[in-house]
Amino acid sequence: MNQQIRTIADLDRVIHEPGRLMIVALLFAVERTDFLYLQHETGMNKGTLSSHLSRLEEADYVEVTKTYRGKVPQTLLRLTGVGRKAFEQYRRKLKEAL
Amino acid sequence: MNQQIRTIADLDRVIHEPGRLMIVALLFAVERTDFLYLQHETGMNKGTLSSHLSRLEEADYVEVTKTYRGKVPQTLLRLTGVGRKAFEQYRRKLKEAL
DNA sequence: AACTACTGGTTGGTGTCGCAAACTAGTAGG
DNA sequence: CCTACTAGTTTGCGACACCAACCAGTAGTT
Repeated sequence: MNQQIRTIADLDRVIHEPGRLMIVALLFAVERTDFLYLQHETGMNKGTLSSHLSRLEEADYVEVTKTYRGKVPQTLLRLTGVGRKAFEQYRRKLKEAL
Repeated sequence: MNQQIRTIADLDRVIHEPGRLMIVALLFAVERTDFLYLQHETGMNKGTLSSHLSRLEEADYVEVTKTYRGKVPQTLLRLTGVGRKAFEQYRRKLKEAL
């Protein structure tokens, strides 16, 4: 197996998934935002977004904070250090492979 | 939805799948090869490789030719023009997004 | 009290991926 | 004739992706 192909085979599947790649790319840029912003920017429905965020939280890539904006519930998201590194590595490997 | 995210959302899922991305990247480089070479290079098992190739053939990205090397059956693969263009576009979009 | 709206999570159904095991078809050896 | 091997396909199963629908909690309206 050559190096280019090995790199593709070893890509981080948590990040590679387009839905999550969008989320991580957004959080990489804005540092901290909320559920509705992500839903609007990605165009995903709530269910799909919610499950991707759970997966990212489980992987320790995203920190989820449930709070309130006045009386309205608000879920805040930010990329963890681990998540930031994982994204940078993913991006580096993919560019190298392609 | 900003442009970077829109680009990710619109990625070609047939090519984005790592198993198929490996196949297409290999075929892009070597132009024409056989089943066993792909299996060896990608590390995939026969079943998975076979089903990805069917998917790529169905998408008109890969041309599958069953022939014989002496008395031994051999399946030859090559990227079609459509497949080559799709890979180039995929690569361009991904680089642009990351 | 009943109805509606908002934020976000959960559930059920459908399709896909990845693996291993079973299967097909042709060839060769005992 | 029987067994074994090679090349590749099909099938069964668990995990995951996506969507729509429903649910929970709070608030504002009628």
